[in-house]
Amino acid sequence: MSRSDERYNVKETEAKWQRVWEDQRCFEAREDASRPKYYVLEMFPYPSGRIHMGHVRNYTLGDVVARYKRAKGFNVLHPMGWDAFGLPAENAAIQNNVHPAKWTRENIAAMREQLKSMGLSYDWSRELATCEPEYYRHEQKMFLDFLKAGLVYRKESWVNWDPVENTVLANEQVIDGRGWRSGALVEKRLLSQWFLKITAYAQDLLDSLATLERWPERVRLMQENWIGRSEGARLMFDLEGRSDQLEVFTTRPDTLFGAKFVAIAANHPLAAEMAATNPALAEFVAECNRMGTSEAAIETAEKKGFATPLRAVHPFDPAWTLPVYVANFVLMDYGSGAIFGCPAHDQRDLDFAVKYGLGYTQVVEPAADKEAVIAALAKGEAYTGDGIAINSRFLDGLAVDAAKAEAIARIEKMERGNRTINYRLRDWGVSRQRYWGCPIPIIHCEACGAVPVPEADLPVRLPEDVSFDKPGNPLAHHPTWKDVACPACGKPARRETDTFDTFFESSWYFARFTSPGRSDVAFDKSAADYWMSVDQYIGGIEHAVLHLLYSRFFTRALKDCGYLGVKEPFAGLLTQGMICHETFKSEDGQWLYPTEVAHGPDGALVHAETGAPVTGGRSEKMSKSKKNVVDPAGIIDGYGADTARLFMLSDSPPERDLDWTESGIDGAWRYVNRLWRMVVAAALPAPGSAMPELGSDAVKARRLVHKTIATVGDDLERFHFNKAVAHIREMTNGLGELPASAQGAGWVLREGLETAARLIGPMMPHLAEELWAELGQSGLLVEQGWPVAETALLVEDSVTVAVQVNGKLRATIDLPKDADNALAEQTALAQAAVISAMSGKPPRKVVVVPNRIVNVVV
RNA sequence: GGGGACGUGGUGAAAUGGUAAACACUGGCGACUUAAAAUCGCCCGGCUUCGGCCUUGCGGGUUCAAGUCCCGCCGUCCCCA
Repeated sequence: MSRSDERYNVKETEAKWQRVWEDQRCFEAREDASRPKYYVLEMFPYPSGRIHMGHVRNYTLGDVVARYKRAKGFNVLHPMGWDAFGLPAENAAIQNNVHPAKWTRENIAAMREQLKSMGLSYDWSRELATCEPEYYRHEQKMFLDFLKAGLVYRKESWVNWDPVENTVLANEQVIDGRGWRSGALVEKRLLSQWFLKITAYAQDLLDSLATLERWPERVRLMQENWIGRSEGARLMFDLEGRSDQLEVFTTRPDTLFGAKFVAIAANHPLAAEMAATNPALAEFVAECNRMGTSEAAIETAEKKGFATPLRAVHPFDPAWTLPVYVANFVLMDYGSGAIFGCPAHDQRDLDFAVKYGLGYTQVVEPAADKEAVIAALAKGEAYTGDGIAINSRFLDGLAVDAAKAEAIARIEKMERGNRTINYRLRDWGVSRQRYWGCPIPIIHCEACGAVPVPEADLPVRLPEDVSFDKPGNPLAHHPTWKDVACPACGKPARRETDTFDTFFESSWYFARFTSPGRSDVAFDKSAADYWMSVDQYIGGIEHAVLHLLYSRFFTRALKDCGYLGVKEPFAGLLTQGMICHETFKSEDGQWLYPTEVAHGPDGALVHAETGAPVTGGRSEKMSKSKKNVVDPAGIIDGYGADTARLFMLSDSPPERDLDWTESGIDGAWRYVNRLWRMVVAAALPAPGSAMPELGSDAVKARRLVHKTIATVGDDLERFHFNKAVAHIREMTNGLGELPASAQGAGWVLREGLETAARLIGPMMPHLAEELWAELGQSGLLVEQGWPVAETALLVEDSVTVAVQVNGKLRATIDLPKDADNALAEQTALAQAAVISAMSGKPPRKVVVVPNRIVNVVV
């Protein structure tokens, strides 16, 4: 049997090279000031127990970058760990009676093996899991440092409370006002919670977005919107018959003379005060509290108000008073929780004014279409555009911007308020009434209040002897854990039973990776200063706002507390698209797994077992609920990691959604085998032999090889992985066409195949390593540098130039490279097709773009 | 309602303002085979009187030249509300 009849043994080969890389510790990183560093990081996974296709894509992308940069001579850090705290572990505990710690650790072990089967170039010696005290003890210390730095405070805050589960729900766990699991009507409750002062960095987080040049524009825009800076004024309204004042925030002080009412939030202190003696108002407030806490829920709800007996005095006219409403669309958390309504120039205010018969006065007039605005107002459409102030006394005649400035100047002069900047961004509430998270290192003492746990007593360990048979937080009903002496006065006190939001752990893990072995400190400052920032971060777009914004905030806070020297955690960001798959439904409308579907004799979709007809639906994001999932384990088992990796890279650019198709994975598999066969079947000269005289076919093939080196390098630099694959395939197609009889063919084929092995190295590392060995090379391919193109071979001596007549292609001509324009023009005009297209008319103008195109204008 | 992205063959896609559809997938035809699989070769945007003509969601514009830039629509998706 000749070697070309053998089959590529994926399983054996992939396992072999994974073992070699591990034995030789190829990917362990250490600081080395003599080489440029490159830190590539993929978003670490939640240990659900099995990897899914999204992971495969994410980690393949990261691995290509890591291996490519390694070959380019960078000192690469490429670590992996586990985002190991979170609710699913508690759900598993409740459903399957397994302890969250055990469940999590077993899942990690299973997923680690799956990741290892992908052949990823991780430095596994740096692996971490955030649920281990060795990790979370450091964030307890960070919290205490933040507390000292004035970045932490405690305040009463509204939460969604599930009265059946005795627990707090996130907004997305509230569905139509009910708990997602219990179905109970969700209540709003005030709980005392810990907050991190992210708003202290709002302006810097906003301004620095401009420096993140290697972030996708849309992510920067999303963060900008999220921070939501608005310029305006805070102003004080006197209240008729009362001594206190009402603070109002507005972005439109220029429309003050169009004010028709003042509205306050349902949970404004003034509303609470009045509700105490007014049952109808109390009922209205309660109704508002039953709505979701999200802004979207509030915005889509019908605008409702409750007229109070109060009247607010217009700041510019003591004789002018306005009714005060409690309104469901005013948010206590935004601005001061009170607004004035100018119906003519704000749609929401107009809707409200129409509903309650408050009228409107136009105070801004556009330069054109005056009548149109008046007509629109009559139809209930507010005018929010630019214009000139009218009906506004001393502001009359001023443009909107000038009127704003003048109004603020007057307010400041009267000491009734001032210019101010408001952010939509709120402080980060980090308290969670959950068990499987990092304990908040605080002790509550009746005498001393909230006392930080002394640093010597860290970590505050999560007790493992907990039970999940009662609803609510197991920490809160643990018999002894929370009983502790107050560190300040020594009297009996109790521990904080809340744990941190799990975004806490993921806000600094990237820094921990720089020196994960340290137990005394979170990370070594010099190591962090060497490796940080992450040069390339890769993950899903779903983290565009929260995780990335919290990490940016955390890094700033850590910097200010002396932990490290940079303020931006991620210098480059790549957000990958989702993995989609066709959906299938049976006749009775049930979703079917792709493995349950087959093609019938006539090609129609049928159920694999019953043969019943199946309907194919559009391709959608892979999800368990629609069953359109493909398990990576099965793919890797059947086709190997390299095939799966190649497919992930070849068809679509990384930021776009990727359609998983069975035929696509087959195509990748065929290419893997084709490359392998090309190498084992080739009759080649010995490695390193001198280049013989080459015939023209061999020279052409060799040019292709070197051009491919150049373009693939360029493609990888720009993360155009699909193009890199296409260019490599083009090269191997070209090598396949080189006749064996061509002069010097064997030598060029060897150079080409060696190049192919090296270029596919980052994408299909096992196959590359195998081909490299098969080609008789000693040493590992992973230790080879990136190939360098011979520049002399990149320049062609002749070029094909297109000839257009009036912009339409009429001919192509071959010209020497960099031929002068006169020759190009002359040759172009002599073409028969060009002459006939000109139909006897003289050229009016001839545009010559050297080496590209000649355009004859007649 | 505001902001943004995108729209190219049957499909995934490619194209510094300069020869639209590279590279693949699917499909078709053929070779090898007793046969199938695998593999290899050829074809594959539309129309055509075989000269060509048309074609990048629709309509305008800028330019010698527009898939690419500008304006206006339509559609899809995302973010914010």
